[in-house]
Amino acid sequence: MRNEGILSQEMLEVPEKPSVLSVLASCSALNTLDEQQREVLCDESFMAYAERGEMIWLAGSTMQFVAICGTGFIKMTRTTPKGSEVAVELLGPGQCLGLIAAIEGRVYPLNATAVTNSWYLKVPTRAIHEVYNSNERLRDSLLRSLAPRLRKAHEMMARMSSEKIEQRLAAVLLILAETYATDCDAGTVLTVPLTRQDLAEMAGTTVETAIRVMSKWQKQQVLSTNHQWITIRSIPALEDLLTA
Amino acid sequence: MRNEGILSQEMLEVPEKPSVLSVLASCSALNTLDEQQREVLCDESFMAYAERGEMIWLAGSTMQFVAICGTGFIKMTRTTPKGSEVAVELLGPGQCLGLIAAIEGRVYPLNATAVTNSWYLKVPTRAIHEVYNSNERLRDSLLRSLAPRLRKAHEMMARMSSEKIEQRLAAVLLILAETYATDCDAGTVLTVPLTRQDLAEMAGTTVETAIRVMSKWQKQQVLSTNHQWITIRSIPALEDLLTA
DNA sequence: TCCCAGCTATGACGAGCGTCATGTCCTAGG
DNA sequence: CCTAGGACATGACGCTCGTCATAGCTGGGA
Repeated sequence: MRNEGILSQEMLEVPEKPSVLSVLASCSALNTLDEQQREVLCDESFMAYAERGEMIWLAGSTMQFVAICGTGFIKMTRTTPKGSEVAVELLGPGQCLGLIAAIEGRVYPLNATAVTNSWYLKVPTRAIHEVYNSNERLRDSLLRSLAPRLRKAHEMMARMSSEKIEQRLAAVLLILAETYATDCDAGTVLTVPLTRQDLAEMAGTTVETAIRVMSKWQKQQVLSTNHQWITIRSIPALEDLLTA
Repeated sequence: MRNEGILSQEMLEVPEKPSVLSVLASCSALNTLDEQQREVLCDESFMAYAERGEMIWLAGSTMQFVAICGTGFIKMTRTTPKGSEVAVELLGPGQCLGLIAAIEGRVYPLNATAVTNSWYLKVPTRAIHEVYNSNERLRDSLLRSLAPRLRKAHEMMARMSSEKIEQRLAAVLLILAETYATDCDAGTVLTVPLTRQDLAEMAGTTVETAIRVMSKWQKQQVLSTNHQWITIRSIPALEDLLTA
């Protein structure tokens, strides 16, 4: 199938390396920086590359750098005492990683893994500190970028702890669709390629169960998949599954 | 049993009404306020009282007031699509509720219910805005009070979605013990009285299962309970249960 | 005084889902 | 061209835990 080839390729090829400045500008948490401050950060920062599956950050390591996602997607996971990984956040272009921990001077509590081939910007923690201490408005924008994350975390907590995995998976897909999707004639297609393993981690279940549920939904025409590319054929149908 | 009577009484009696100023001073998120700002808030705020089980805040209502816990404990819950309540946070004296939503001008997404008879301070949203806009350091302290909440939420998310309920309950008790406990000769006693229902909501399970697990642990001498008062006899034993 | 309401407790049953095992398809690499 | 590995798929089995039903206990109010 031709379409399949294109999509697979898209995932495997190395995306074009973005410029340091463009990544800085795309970061909403830093949108209150003025020209001069941006230059300061620009001079000390550099782009880094990670292949799909590559670990970018290890939980517990000291924050030498803050990372800002340039292209691609990065998942943040926690390792449970028993060894399985649970994804708590998915970052796309313009979102940053470890900023709060850096400001607080704490170690970062999550693992970061590239979900797709990704370029990301590494900004030294020291440079962040300088800017943070000299920019009052930055605190305001940081606060506003943190609040929705807390809300989403609370929402997911509630879902994870009470609902059956079919509901959880539906919730995960809908949340992903909100942020990372474009419409096409066949429905809503997620712009981030996710394996069943990725989905399982986000819904807090096993690969097998994730596969079973996804297969069932494909038979029911709720969605269709093409390897890691997921097209939701009917958003309302998925929403119905939330309360079923 | 005499001890039992004292503890039950303690829970039922109306706690002494604290002063507005003392509650403001106890709030760590507002610890950067200067004398004058505190007075502004003081003049416009007033104490309110809630009995055990009383709803203080309904999810989705507009933020006329921000609440600061004075005495007692308040649980923040989300209602799932199917109607069950899931507790996402437990607030004690000095912690505040709705501050971020108020600053952002959003509706508050959680229900707030008094777990014990509680006095809390109601601060008008408008007054909060004034102070927020005129105090740069407040943003910093708010940021620092928000960050640990996000971390805890991520931790709970990971636990809720991956672990068996026995582990979840152990985790809940240990987290509670970190924040709301004092040592006594019999072990570590939680300073907040919680019903099995409360525990179940926090662990994302049912009352019956919570009761079963708690009973089992009492038989195993891991902890002992006296109505809603829980004494952890062996913290290490509980910690072992986390990884079991 | 009696009854009711709320919390705790315990048993039976069955569905959901985690675990293990096996198999297919596709791509990469030698 | 053949093989190895990773993603997807499907079946069997058994434990966990949610659901329903029942009951004892205590404190408060009529």
